[in-house]
Amino acid sequence: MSKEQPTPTLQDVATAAKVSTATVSRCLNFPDQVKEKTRTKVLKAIKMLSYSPNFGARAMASRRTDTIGAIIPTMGNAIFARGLQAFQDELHQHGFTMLVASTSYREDIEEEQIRALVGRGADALLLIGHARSPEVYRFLDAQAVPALVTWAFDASLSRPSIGFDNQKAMCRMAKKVIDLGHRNLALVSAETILNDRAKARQLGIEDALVAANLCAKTLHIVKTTYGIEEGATAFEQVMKAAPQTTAVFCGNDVLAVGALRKARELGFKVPQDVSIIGFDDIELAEIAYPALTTVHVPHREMGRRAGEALIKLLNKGTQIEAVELEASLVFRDTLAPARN
Amino acid sequence: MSKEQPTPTLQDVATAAKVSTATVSRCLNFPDQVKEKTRTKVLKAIKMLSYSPNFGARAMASRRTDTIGAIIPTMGNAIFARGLQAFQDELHQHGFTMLVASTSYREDIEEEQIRALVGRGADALLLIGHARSPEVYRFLDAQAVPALVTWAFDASLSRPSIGFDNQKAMCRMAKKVIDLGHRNLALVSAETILNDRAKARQLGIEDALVAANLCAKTLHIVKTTYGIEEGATAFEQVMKAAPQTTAVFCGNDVLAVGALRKARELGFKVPQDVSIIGFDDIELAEIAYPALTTVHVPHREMGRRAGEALIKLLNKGTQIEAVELEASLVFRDTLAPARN
DNA sequence: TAACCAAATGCAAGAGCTTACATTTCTATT
DNA sequence: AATAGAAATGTAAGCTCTTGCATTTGGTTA
Repeated sequence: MSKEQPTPTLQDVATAAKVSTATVSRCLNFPDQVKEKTRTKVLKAIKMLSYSPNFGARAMASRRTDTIGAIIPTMGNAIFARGLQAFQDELHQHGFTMLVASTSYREDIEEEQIRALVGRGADALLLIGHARSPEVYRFLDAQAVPALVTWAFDASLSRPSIGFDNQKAMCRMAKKVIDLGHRNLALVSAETILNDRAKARQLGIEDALVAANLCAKTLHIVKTTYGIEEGATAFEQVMKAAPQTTAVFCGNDVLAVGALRKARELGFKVPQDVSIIGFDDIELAEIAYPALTTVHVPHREMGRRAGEALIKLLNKGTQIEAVELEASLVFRDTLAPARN
Repeated sequence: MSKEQPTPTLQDVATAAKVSTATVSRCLNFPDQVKEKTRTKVLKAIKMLSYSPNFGARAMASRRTDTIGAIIPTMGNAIFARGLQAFQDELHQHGFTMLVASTSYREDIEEEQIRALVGRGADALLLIGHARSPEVYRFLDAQAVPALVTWAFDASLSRPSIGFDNQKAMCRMAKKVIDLGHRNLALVSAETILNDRAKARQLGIEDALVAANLCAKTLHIVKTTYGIEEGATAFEQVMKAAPQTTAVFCGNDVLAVGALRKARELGFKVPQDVSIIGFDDIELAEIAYPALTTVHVPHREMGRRAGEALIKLLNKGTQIEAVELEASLVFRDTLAPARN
């Protein structure tokens, strides 16, 4: 409850500049439709009054907001933050504003945030991953708000996505690992129920196992939440429950770095005793010691392309074209042949 | 230009439920003013139509938005992202929504974003650092939008801030360094013109120098932009231009980690040959090898307190009370006595 | 049963902007 | 100097809600 003295309005500016509200509006939105002299006059009035257009009113009158919403699991994870920064840069260049919301990986919060952003007039939405209830998609359709899924790619779905195939990428990595003689694999993963990326990564390893005529069941899985500490704890659990493990995959680099630390603390030599494999390729991976072998996620590219696609859709109606990007394998120092 | 089939409005819901728009509105905002039976009817209509209230219209009619804007330099820096997450959590708990914008450390963009958020109806703003043109503050006053500065603390300013004293903190660290016998100090810093935190950190070192009867001019300064690579390059420049340097301060941990890597590459032993000191204490600092000595910034605490203060201000009119938090020194493995 | 009161609902006036259309002011042409 | 046509500006309706006030409903009480 602030705002005692009333905020200046378009009308106030018009009065001060002795023109009509229409002229002021045009001055703001289509400057070259207005004569130089008038414009100067109006701008002076605007400055004098510290006027700022009311977004709500503008949105209502013009029926568009030039705003795109982005909903990510958490800003705490650098990889999302970075991707968003790229997305935002792209939007900003084209005069769009980004609205961010985070869900803490909770489905109910995601739904709430989707509604909030749509209600706020987001012209379109950027979403992470495909997994969400059909009702949400129905809502989006009813509101005619286009949504673009990123961070995942699945050609079989009708919703367009710009991302990479988590399963395929992880499978490629797992094949390499198996080629190096590893037979006892483990995975430290996030909960897979609401996280299709995590699920896909798990399936990727299992695919590789099967392709090598091994049993997918042999993959020892420990579920945990996000965090270095959590990764460390999970690693300890893995080695306690399945001591014969020679390669530990982690759902992301943060978990992997935690695992790495714990490995050292427990006296395991990495990679001689155990190999540790991350996913994401954030700075941490490069800085960790030994430097982490991981899967590189093209987060900037995804952010940029997603921005581009959405802008084209909104400005020109160009349908979004699904794009599959490549997630490359980055071999550093935490992967070595299995000890015999 | 999407939205062909029109979005359902309050009026549509009212019609479908055979009540007036007022009743629907009350159903949404003051459910207990409306009879159970009516409410059920209305809610059903809402669900059926996938109705979602139009934020702009609501804001305009009710003259409040329950929205707080936050403007940070970049989401690419984990420290801001984390602080923001804490801020957002606090807001969310009290039914407020956070709007984020980033400036890429550019003053013009910051001003634009401030206007954008205010225009969007932000009831209040969270800003990083004090340094900005008086005109911006005038604008904020004219719009009667309260702004809270964080990430910095300066009791001498009339604007309230919740943060820590960058200068004092860095000075304490620099004193320790000087106590360890270092006499040739260097600083790898961000541009200080628009970044009062960076400036304050520099001044802190100079204060320590002066306090030790050394000349502040001896501090060798290299300016650079944010990034690991940038830190690496800057470190090389420092050692080329001032080879006698035994302690390199870095404006933040990311630069420090870059410097650390380059030091290793150039054959310097850290900390035996050179000490390297960071600032922020993000995960990277702990994971780096050797683990980074740095200044711990209480980012979560700042975020949470800032949220709390702003909510109190908006809900109850309680004036914001400036709070000085402590930034503690974290001694890890990159600081050692100067070699003689 | 009439009269009263609280609770529930409806009516309609804005809130600040954009934009189609109408009007006025220039500029260029004859 | 008269006038067509373009450029600049003005008028006013409409975008979707909230809310003060008016009206209706329904239960109590005398």
